[in-house]
Parts: sequence; structure tokens; C-alpha cells
Amino acid sequence: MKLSTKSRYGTRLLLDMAQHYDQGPIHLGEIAKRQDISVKYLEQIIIPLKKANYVLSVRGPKGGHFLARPPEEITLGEIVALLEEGPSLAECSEHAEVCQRSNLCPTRLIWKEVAQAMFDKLHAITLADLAERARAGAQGA
Amino acid sequence: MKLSTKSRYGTRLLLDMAQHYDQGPIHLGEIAKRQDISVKYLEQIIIPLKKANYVLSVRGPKGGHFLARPPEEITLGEIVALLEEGPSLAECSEHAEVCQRSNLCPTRLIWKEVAQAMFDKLHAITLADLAERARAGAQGA
DNA sequence: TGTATTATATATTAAGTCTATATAGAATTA
DNA sequence: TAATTCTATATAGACTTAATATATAATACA
Repeated sequence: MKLSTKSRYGTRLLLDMAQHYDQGPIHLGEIAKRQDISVKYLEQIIIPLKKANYVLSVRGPKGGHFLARPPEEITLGEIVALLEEGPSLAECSEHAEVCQRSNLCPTRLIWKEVAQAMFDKLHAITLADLAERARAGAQGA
Repeated sequence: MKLSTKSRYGTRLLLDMAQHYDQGPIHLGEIAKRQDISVKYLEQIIIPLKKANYVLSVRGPKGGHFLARPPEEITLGEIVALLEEGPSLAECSEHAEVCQRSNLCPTRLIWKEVAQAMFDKLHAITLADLAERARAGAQGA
């Protein structure tokens, strides 16, 4: 039930980009240093974020990555759902066909409702909110 | 972020016992058949539930397991927190010392708040509620 | 034109976790 | 004493996680 490093690091990666929004492309080496995550691992994590069009990139010197949309328009719900491969806590919640008991199992719907509560919360928080929290000091939550 | 089979099967195990509450000890073979989970795996899952005093057992023929408390008094929040080893989505949420950045990382508190939303929901559902849902037909959620 | 810089693509891997199964032993009933 | 059930411990294959490594492609700038 723990979040993977993929979604946790991915969130920090995007937060870092949000904190430098409108400052041109930022290369991963810089983010890696600031966030203390290996460049190689960030390179891997950024792939789905590019595919899903949250991030645009330019190659070469002075190249790097930047957010495709303003931080106000990207929620943590989208990010976590993307990097955790779906917004569900159990396979059967989204794909009833994986279990024969789906149509009469009361736990299946519970997992669905709980995931909903979780993602309602995540969808209410944007990268801009997160950046604001960071500015205000992490304590002020 | 998916729930482990341990907590999903564990919930079904306890639900089955709730559905047969006050009917004396039930052996795992019976539950295994009803829930379509191997006896051997259930034997493993029931250990922490016994240690945490949710389940009592008697050995020998006519032996089996039964809930130590009425189904109304056991919430899914307790069960999931027990079997997922804590009610958190990230190690740092509960143990700030695992990461040097804890005191200034805004994501840490987010994961904490999201886990809270999730467990608020889970704590609001008892085994009795779950049994009632099962009786009413799984659709009726 | 050439070199440094950055992104991109693919492969590899070590460790750990998940999901079980197997074997042996202890307690209880009849 | 035999059958039944729980209990304890060990084992194991598959998968996932969390990376690292190597090679290639594109671009800026001197």
C-alpha cells in the first residue's frame, strides 16, 4: 500500500519544475542535485510524464525539461494515478473480470470507495499549491 | 500503492468469521473453501490477527477460529493498518528520520494527509457493516 | 566543423517483496 | 490411539522495485 518511489520522486520532480516554471528548460542534473535523486533514475521517471504530456523537453546544451502546462493546472491526483498505473487500490476495482467473485464481493466496492476518498484529496492539490506550501515552509500544513 | 493480498484476503477472512459470529469456532478449511483461498495462505495471514487479538482459536477436532470481539467493534481501518504494517503511504510520514529532507519536504505532509483521508474512510466501516452489505447484495453500495 | 552538453533508448541487475507451498510438530476430541 | 485442527518454521518461484550502465541522437557554440 506504500507509494512507489516512482510516484513520490515523480511528484518531487514536477514540483521542482513548478518552482522554476517560466525559467526555461532545466536539465535533470540540476534537479537531481537539488532533489538528491540520481539523474539516471530521474531519466526513467520522466518518460511517462513526457508521454502523458506533462513535460516538454529540448536536447543539447542549454536544453532540459519544462512543464507543458502551468502548475495551477496539474493536480497530484493526475500524477499519482499516472505513475502508480491507475487510481485504484485493487485490480478488481477497475477490472471486475480479474476475479470471479467480483459481482458478489462486498470488499471490492469498499476498495473502490476508499481509493475514491484518497484521490478526491489528491485531485484537490495542484503543483502550485505544493510550491506555495514549500515557500511557506513545510511546517505550515 | 495496491493493497497486498494479505490485507485483502485478511479482510475477507474476518468478514467470513463475522458472518458466522456466535456459531462457535470455524476451521480454516471451511473458510478457505468459501473464500477460495488456500488454507496454507490463510494460516499465515491469521497469525498477525491472532497476535493483535482479533481472533481466538481452539485446537483439535471441532476446533477453529472465531472473532474475539463483536463485528460491530472491528473496523476495516484497524485491519488494513495491521496487515499493511501501519496506516501510512510513505515511510517518512510516520518516521521522519528515514529522510534528511523530511523537515522541509512538502510532499511528506501531503502523503500524510492523503493516508488520513483514506483511513478516515476505512475506520468508518465495521465488519458488521461489511456483513450487512454482503447480505443486501454486493451491488447495493 | 568539431566538441561539449543534454536528452533518449535499451539493457542489465541486485535486492527485496509477494504469494504462496511444504514439512513437521502440538493440542484436542472421541 | 487415530483423526482433526491449529501452530511454527522453512523454502521457493515469480515479480517488482530501484536503480545503474552503455550506446545513440540532437543541439549549441566556438
